[in-house]
Amino acid sequence: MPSPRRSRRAALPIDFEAPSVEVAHRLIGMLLLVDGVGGRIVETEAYDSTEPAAHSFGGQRTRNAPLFGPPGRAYVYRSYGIHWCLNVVCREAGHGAGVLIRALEPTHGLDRMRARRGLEDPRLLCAGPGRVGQALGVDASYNGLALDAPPFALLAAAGDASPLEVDVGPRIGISKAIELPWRFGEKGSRFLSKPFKRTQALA
DNA sequence: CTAGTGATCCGCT
DNA sequence: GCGGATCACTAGA
Repeated sequence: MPSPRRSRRAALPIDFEAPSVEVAHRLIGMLLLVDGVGGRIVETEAYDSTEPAAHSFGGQRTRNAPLFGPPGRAYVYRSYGIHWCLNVVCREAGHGAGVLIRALEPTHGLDRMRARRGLEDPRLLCAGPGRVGQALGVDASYNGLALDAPPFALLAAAGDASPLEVDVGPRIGISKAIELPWRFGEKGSRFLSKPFKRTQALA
């Protein structure tokens, strides 16, 4: 069936009404850009309001309001008073689920990212959620913006010849629900925030 | 490679 | 007050 072009937006390459765990898995390998700067998503984590590590656990508040809004949009929060971290809102409005973008393989706008990060090493530009936020220039003003419209762009990986292998493991830096294996990463990537212990799953 | 520590905001207890 | 969905840096194995 032909897809009518009814707006300037590129269609989102994922169904963000799916559970955040599924979205987190499927985001691996996709291209994320902010004003043309970014790269390939190599690490994500899923969060859901049914589980106490999520910012949406305990209901809607001013700070987490975007998590309860329309799916496919950005939720940006301040971490440890220092960093800005980017999430993708998932699932039906009101549920409060999201996927934290933890690491990118830098492919677009390396110069801008190096300037913002004050680093040369491409492996350290986007290896961690705070680093991603800084490299892409994301802050609170990006809260609630759609990911399929400028300044954001989210595109399916080009040339999917080889099947993508995805590692799974426990989430990083949390103290609750640490047993849930809701962290996903591209197997063998050199751009992860931390290595995975055991391998599993595929795409 | 892993482990420990300080920096620094904001919302909640 | 307290404590994070973190990072950069240091020391030591």
